[in-house]
Amino acid sequence: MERKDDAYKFKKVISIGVVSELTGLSQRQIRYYEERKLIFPDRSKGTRKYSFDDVERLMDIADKREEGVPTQEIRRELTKELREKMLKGQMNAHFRFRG
Amino acid sequence: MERKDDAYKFKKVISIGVVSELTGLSQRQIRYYEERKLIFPDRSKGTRKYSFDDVERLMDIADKREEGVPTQEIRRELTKELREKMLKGQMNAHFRFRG
DNA sequence: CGTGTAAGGAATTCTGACACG
DNA sequence: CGTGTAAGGAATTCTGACACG
Repeated sequence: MERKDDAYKFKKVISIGVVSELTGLSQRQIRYYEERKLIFPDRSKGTRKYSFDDVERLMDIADKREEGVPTQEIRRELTKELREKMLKGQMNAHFRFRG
Repeated sequence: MERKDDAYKFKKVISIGVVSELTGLSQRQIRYYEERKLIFPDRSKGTRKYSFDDVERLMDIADKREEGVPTQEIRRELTKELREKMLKGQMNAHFRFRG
């Protein structure tokens, strides 16, 4: 039952240094996007932990920023996208925790 | 054929501390199994980075060790399993071409 | 053989602030 | 607003070794 934990995508296990390498963003930027509520890492002790889903999200954010879209606008867009995904029933993965 | 890089499973991004939490193994054990060639993390600078696949492999190793299987024997078993997986992969490819 | 631990150092991450704008 | 940087501290990781066995 819990052997099928293919939810690697949503497990928060990546440190900010690796996320920075993966996304090409500076740690400063990554922390700032958190401050602006664009992304929500977990905390283990003091250090932030991100998922692959977070990494993808940050890449989307990076694209939008390059287009000059301000963070607040990006936040709205991401919220909207999330809403659409939920309607399409693709949010299952987010909450799919067998046990 | 689209090289869908949803290969989160094989990306080496997890630090030893997180692997330790995920597997229940001590960092000492994890490093030792590397020394015994049971697992092969990447290195970014000095620090080890593991994949989710590595984490699963370590859980298998932990099970075997609890059964009293020595590391050298586990290494043989894992090598055998890998060989079988490769064969299975080739068969899949074979059938895909025909059907 | 497999694993714990103390030791000292190196690399990582954190926060709050100053800067530019 | 968004991002760079220097600063000092805290948490993480690394290696080689001693211990038990």
